[in-house]
Amino acid sequence: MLPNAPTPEKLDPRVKRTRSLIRQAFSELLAEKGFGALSVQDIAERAEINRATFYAHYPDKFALLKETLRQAFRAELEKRTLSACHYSEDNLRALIVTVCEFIARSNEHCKASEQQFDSLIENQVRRQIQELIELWLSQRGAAQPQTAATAAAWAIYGLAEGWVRQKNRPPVEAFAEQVLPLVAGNLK
Amino acid sequence: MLPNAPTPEKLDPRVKRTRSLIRQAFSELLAEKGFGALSVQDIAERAEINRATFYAHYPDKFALLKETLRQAFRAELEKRTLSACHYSEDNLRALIVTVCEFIARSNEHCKASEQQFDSLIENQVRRQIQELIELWLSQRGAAQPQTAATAAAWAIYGLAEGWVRQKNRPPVEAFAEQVLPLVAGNLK
DNA sequence: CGGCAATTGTCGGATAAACAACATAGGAGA
DNA sequence: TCTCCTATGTTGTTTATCCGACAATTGCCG
Repeated sequence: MLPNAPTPEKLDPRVKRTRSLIRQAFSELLAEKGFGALSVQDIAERAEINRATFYAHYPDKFALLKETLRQAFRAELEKRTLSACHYSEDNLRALIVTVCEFIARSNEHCKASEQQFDSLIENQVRRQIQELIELWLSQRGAAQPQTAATAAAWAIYGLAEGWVRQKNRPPVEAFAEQVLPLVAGNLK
Repeated sequence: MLPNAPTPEKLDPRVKRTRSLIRQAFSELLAEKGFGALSVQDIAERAEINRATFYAHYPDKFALLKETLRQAFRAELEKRTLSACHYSEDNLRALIVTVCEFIARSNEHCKASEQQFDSLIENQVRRQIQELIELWLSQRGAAQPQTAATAAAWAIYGLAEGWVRQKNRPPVEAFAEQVLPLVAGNLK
């Protein structure tokens, strides 16, 4: 498992409700207007909560986007059981595929590509790739897991973004297979 | 319009949420277990609210059922724009049809026919029929609207229930047409 | 019959959410 | 430029909900 915030299973039902309403409203508005055009007011109105309540849970809309992205990406990883695994070439290949599809889907899902949005998703996703690879490496007792993980994470994200930008993309699996050695070499 | 509780349009969003959750949980449980087998505990758990909160809104599950039935029947009336109309034979016929279908649908919708449930639905529905007919009669300036309305309401409900009990029911419209004179005679 | 488990209403105290108000900042248009 | 309008964070107060507990009731099983 990824290092998890020790979520207390028994949470006040009021905060569960509020968070759920906020997330729901946020994802709706994200699809409708895009991230830049959407205000905290909008979220509060749509979720039918008080605006002050929003600030009791998130410092601003950027923090909400961060959390949303983290959770979505983590869910994607866990769906493919990547977070519990040790390092292997197969897992690395699967990770690359996951990142490619996640970025592609985020770009469809959100309205238009926006500066704020793009840099934020980059940071969050790259950070998580790095955490995962660090975990893999430290499980093997590798020396200097941080530097190797940093390089690999940046490389993977950059490659994935490049793939997404292409006009006529090759199939994800083929692309992943192609770039695999570029990343795997430094992790051996 | 029927005499309406002057619902303040701006209601605390918390109570809107809570009531909505309670109603939702209640109707689910009603369909699953029936009214008799369902406890306040069940409702609170399903709705994910505290049991004490339920009692802040309803004295017991019977009150909740009453409100639910009133609202459902009123909605049915308003859908057919019966509540805003004056008296006429057409409206009376439509009222009879409405009652028949409402009782029939309630019996399907709820699990098994139960004593508590049946007497409660009878009371609530009959009371509303009576209110509506009283309104019709008083709008025409009729003398003694209460006694005539009482008789008509009981008659309509009894006839409708009889129709529902039949093994091979005739079409509702035919039945309504048939019994119409039994009721209309006293309202002229 | 007697316990035993579950449900019921109700209470007091703790806490999240609502609400109204405020100062601030930024954008649109005269 | 100035004005108007809207969004932003933040605060203090009030209110609805949560939570744990309690005695009383009910129904069921041995």
